[in-house]
Amino acid sequence: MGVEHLDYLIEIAENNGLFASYQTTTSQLSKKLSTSQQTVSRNLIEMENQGLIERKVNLNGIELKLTKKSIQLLENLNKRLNSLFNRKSSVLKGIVTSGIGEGRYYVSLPQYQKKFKELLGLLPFAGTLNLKVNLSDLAQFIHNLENIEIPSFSTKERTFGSITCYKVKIKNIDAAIIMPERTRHEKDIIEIIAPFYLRSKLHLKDNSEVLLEK
Amino acid sequence: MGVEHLDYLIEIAENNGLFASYQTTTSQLSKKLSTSQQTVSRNLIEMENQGLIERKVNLNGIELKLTKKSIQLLENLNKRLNSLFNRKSSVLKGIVTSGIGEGRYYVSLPQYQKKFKELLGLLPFAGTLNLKVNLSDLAQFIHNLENIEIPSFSTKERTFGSITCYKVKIKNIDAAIIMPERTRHEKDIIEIIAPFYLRSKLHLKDNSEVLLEK
DNA sequence: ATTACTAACCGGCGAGTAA
DNA sequence: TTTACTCGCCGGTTAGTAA
Repeated sequence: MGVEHLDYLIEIAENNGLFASYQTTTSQLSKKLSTSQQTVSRNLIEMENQGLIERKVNLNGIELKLTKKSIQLLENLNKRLNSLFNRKSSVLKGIVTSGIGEGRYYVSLPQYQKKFKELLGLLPFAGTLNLKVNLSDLAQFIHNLENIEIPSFSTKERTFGSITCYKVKIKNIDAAIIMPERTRHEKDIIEIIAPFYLRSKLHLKDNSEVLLEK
Repeated sequence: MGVEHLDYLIEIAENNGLFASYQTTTSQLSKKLSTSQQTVSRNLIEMENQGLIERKVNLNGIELKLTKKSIQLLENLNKRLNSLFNRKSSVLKGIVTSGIGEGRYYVSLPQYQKKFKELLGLLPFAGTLNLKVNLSDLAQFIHNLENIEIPSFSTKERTFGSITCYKVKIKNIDAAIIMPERTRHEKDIIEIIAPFYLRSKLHLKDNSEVLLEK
């Protein structure tokens, strides 16, 4: 699973490429790897026994070379990391649901409507579109999006909680994900505001699939 | 240097993306990571203290999330691995030298000339071009090249050693790197054969730079 | 100079268990 | 069920040193 002796393998690989051999000494390596000469010696023998390296002792020290096995290990690790970092994150898929979100309430209040217009540049339709999304895709999607905060504010009568918004586009319509403060805990249903009643404008029904874009 | 607790970080990342949090239990993790529940618990606390993860214990287990620090660590590792695997290897730079290579001798023998024609499809000029190259670039360059072997053979008078060849192109001229068996040990001067006297054909002098292509 | 063995030590691992 | 503490044990690390 976890690549054993990874630091050794990378040290060898970075010093002479994946395929050439690396003339060094155990004490040189021990400094680079912050350990003792003896530990390096023992670990290299162990790695050789595991088929991770070829190891030739000579007068000047040791000649080390990665084996196919260890190159493969590094390659697999590289692929796994790549797939973590290269996930498509410019699009988020959502499924239309009719759960009653709290956003619907907020968006109906004139005080917030004004704020939405001011900060997002859109006067929202008095209702939200609820989308069920994959939580981890959501986190990835909004990770690089600008975080537009509508701060909490108070009138004589009551206090209005803050809302976090992210500008998105749905079929080229400017819209926004809104997340009321008190529902900040991660949940897999998000609410979208837009200048139109999206359900009719985009002919959406429950379980329709929608793509949010940045 | 070496990323600590890498297997833990990857496990978390692969389960819920880099940015979302991961609801799990220490015993679930211990199975996946082939260790004990106690060790997982201890390591997670340690990782939290090192600022590698955020960790929230709840009734159902633990909620884990990578921090910026650990995402950065993974990203750095990914970049280092990428630069190992993405090295340009379709071109090899060589510097013309006039060291007397052994290939010059072999290539002058009619027995080898016949073999070169047969196996490489080129009747070589009776001399070689010596190039100084970077050893690790060389290893990378020939790694994926077909390894054409001229076996050793004997006549009544003597024995001829084997030669390993790699087909290459220099300015679109078909050529080959030749490596006599007895000089198989890695050295940073290689010998090139081609149907022409390359020095004059390409106007090369000592220290001229030459690009070998696949 | 090297590598690498031996032996003492020290720290991580996990069984048991509390909360 | 959880998490995570204590503690005994085992194994990796390193000092000393041989080759």
